Amino acid sequence: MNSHKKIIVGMSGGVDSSVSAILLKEQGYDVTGLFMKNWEEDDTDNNCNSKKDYEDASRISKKLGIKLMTVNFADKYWDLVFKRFIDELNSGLTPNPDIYCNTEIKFNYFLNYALSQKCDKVATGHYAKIKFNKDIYSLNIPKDETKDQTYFLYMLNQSIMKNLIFPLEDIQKEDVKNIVKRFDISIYEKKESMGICFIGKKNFSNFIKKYINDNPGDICDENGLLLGKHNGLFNYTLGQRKGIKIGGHKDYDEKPWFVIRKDNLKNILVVSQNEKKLLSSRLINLRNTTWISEKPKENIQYKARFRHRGKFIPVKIGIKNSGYTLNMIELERAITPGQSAVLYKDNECIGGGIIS
RNA sequence: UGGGGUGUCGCCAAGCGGUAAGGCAGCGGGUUUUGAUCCCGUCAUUCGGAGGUUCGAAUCCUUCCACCCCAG
Repeated sequence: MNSHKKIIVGMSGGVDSSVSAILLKEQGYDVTGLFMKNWEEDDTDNNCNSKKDYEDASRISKKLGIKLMTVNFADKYWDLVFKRFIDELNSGLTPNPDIYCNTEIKFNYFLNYALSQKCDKVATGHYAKIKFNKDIYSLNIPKDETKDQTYFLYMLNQSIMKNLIFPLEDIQKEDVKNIVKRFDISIYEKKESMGICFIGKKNFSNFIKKYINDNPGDICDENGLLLGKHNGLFNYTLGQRKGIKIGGHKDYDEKPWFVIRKDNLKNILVVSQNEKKLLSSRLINLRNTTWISEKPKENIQYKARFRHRGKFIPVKIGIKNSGYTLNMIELERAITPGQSAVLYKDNECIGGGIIS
């Protein structure tokens, strides 16, 4: 019954998109895979990630008996995602490149390319649930809340969602594993997830060194006492503990140090052993806000997340002519400029913006 | 130069004659489509060097070395 419907599924070579393809196939759709390459590997890289991913996607597609197409958006990725990532790092922010990738590439160029191949719908392996009610599409937390990826999808809108399917919306992680077993799609190193796509498992600092010059400065405590040296504020994010390389000090507690502030003007990394200093309820200004169906209203309590799978914090929206603000009703740890704040009403993700 | 003090893992730091705590950092792994957070594991056959006393020393003695402080 679905056989006349053509669906293109974005295949990454990973478990989730593979299972998505399987499910669609089992539901009788005419399924075609589409592999996207968005990063040209450096010649010096010994582990060629995207090549391996393609091999996985290719092998799995064969096993499923579906066609696999390929697109290359590496140039667009470089301009719209990577450059911006570097720029924001240089200005002291903590960008989330995966958000840009979704906004600029996956749900823009990639989606449109897929649609141009004359398909009815485009599917991805995201864990999120699309509901359609009274002519409105809504984005919701999926059945498996532990895998919820709505945080990365807040930039979706009606015209995008009308073309989308998330086959994993009602699937438990366990079921995915069972399906993988049943189909015997041995996925190398079971790469369920990875870091930033272009960095992969590589060390962040070593990777970024190729694109940003070191800019050494001091590491100080809240009182300005010198504790160490850093190689550039771009290596750090608020709340970070690892990589500060401060050991024990006389007259200080035997506790770890956390980044509590980045002083971009003086190029100073401010650290503290008092983690409570990271808790904040400050008024948050949002930029680049997008809303999935309708704009949020003032004086209604929403829930907000400030990091992927972060705690839901009750907030109220403020609307100014310059944009939206969030009034925190509870404290949250390490709210970081450059990251996204994503808003929810019950289980529905209504949109969000970037913290400035 | 005289007097005093200190030297234990990369950093802090227990130990005070009975066979090297702990924390931080680091490293490895788990969790995670953002560098994080969090969780788990690992990390000094050796106590500044050389001798000596002792069944046995990081712990006592001698001496050398280094650093610190006070005198000058």
